[in-house]
Amino acid sequence: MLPSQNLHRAATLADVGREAGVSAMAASAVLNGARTSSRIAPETRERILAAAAKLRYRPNAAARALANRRMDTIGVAGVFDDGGELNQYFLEILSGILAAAGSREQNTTVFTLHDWDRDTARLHSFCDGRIDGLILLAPTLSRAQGKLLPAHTPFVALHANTSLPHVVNIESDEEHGAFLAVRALIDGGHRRILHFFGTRGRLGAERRIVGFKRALATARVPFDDSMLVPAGFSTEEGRRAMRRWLADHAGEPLPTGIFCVNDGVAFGCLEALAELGIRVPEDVSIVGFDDTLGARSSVPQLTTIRQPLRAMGSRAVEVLLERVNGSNGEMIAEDVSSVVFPVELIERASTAAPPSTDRLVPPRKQRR
Amino acid sequence: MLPSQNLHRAATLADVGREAGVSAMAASAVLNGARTSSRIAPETRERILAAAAKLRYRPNAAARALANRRMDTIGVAGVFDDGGELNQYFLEILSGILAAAGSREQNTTVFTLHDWDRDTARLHSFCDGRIDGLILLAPTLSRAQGKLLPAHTPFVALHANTSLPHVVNIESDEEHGAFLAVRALIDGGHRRILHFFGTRGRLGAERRIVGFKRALATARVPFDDSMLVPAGFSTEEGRRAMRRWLADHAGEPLPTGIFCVNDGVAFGCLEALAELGIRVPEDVSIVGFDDTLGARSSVPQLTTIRQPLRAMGSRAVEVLLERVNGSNGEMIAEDVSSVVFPVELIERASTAAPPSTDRLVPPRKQRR
DNA sequence: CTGAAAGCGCTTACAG
DNA sequence: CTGAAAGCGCTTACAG
Repeated sequence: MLPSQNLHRAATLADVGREAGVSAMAASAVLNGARTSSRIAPETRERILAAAAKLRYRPNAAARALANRRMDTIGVAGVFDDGGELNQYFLEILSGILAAAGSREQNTTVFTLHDWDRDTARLHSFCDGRIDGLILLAPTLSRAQGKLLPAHTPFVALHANTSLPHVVNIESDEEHGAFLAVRALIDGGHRRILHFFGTRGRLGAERRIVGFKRALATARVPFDDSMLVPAGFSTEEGRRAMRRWLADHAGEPLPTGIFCVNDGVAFGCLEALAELGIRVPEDVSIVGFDDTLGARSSVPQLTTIRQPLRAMGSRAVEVLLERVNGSNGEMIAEDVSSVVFPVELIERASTAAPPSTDRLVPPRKQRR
Repeated sequence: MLPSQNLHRAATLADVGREAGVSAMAASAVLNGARTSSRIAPETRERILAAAAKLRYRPNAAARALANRRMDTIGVAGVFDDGGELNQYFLEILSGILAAAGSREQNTTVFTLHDWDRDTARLHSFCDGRIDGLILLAPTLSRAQGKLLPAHTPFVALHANTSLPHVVNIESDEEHGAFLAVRALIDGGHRRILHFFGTRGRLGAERRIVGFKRALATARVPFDDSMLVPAGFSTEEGRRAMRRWLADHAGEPLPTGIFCVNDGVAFGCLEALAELGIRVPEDVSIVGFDDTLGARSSVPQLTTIRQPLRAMGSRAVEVLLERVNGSNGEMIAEDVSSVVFPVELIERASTAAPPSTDRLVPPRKQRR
């Protein structure tokens, strides 16, 4: 049995000063001050350092934050626990945020929301001096709710669903991404193409639908509503949507290509197709969107549209810190511009030329 | 153009008190105090609440932390950015941590390490009053390094590689998990079984090797070293290990079953097998370990050993908070016991009975 | 080069 | 029921 880790209180600057025979202020200058440390005589400095080491001095971040009016911590708020693949998206952005924050010696605290609409109150409670600024991850707040955001906290949004007053939004060119995905299918010889789309009303879902239609129109491939299949954003929803479509179209020709609203839905499609023994890409080509980690480890590896999620996360930190540092009284416009990142087509093994003859939907489930 | 969000300083309790015509202390009792709030007259209370709303008062967490000697924040330190699948493992535990911390009104801040050995100094710098306690995620610190951990911060470890002084370790019964995995293969009729093992010297890897051997011994299946194939912990390493094994054994019989050290390695095996047209589970059965999210979305879905990662994360928070709350001077033993969670076999589509006739390793890559 | 003072915004005893 | 005082541990002017 050793004494409790917390039996004695932690050493303070005053303790260190006493031990070294100097004031707490001198200890502060040596141990925590950046520019003022030169003003301490070298031998005093040594004594202070030795005393700090002996007492295992650790600065108290709360006290420092209070004196500096600065926590050196940014917050990230998002719907983290949405079952499955949103996690992937979240994780990649989060790792970009963590990297950028870390390299600028900022900490990151993560706030989990269950629902943007219901948790606005909690959102307020995060902005209470423990963070210097907050990154909103894919918020679906209305503009009215945006106006109610706490006034003294700088915000940056990533993939915001609506433009929020005073909040810079960081996004990617999703419509162009959808266009690239569908054009790649068309260039590969595909004509019978489906789009498994996301949750209606969500900006990302709508933009991909627009890009899908534009690619068809540009190539003069006729569009009709039956090419639009409702899915959602999760693997589970993708799987169900594909199964349903197959059940509804037994005996009819398969599409030769499917553009999915995101990688998660694409994975669900892969599974549902595999259940019926339909081969990808020999029978059907599949394209996803996001280039999450899983896209490289699915079988077959997924052709997808890469959004630079990590870079977007890093950028969010940079923009936020600019605002935190520069917010000493200058004006911030209500309608700030967004930052739009480019997207890129990543061709992997889930796409190929369409089959030379029509493939029909198998009548019913075969054994696996 | 509207004024900057930070033009005016945020309202303090003194401001609220002034506005309501009472002291800051009264405002504190109403707005932040839990037990003392009854001591304020109802009408005073109303006035204070109204003033706080008008001024959009938000408590300053740093000041409160300083006064309370408590941040209401726990830290999580781990190697986050290890390329790929460790992220999955990390993410699931993290979501358990976030959920448990959130329900107890504790915040979570995430610290990323690149390497446990080199970043011990950074580890110290985290323990500086911004967190009340720290969860170490899969630390590979030596016991000597463990002794150097900051003395005034309570710690809990998850899957620690060695037992750290004063640190409760939360782990799962990995050896038994390995035993279950291999016994399931044996019970299914498999005899020619390989184990793709993890990084040598890592406790988790060693325990799985022990479980593998014990299952063979129990069933009187002879063991020899050629059944042990070095892989690692990542999908990339699993893919390379499988490819290498196949290249080295062209024309020889395939194993009928492979037990992989984790899901990531199993995914790599699936890919490398698919490249040669070897079917899972018809030709080879594959078992993973962890039951990460991807195990349900791989093709085929992966049979694996489930570790209750989320529950383990939640438990880590509970144990840590007990120590944070109870650390007012009682003793904590140097050698604390570990918490061991049970594991469970999850049978999915990557395992089946062995083929009736030997399958040989195809001589060379076929076209996909 | 070094120290005494005041203050960051909150809370906890202690008086009234 | 309410307020004046002291303190949490640090930092930033200001004197010497």
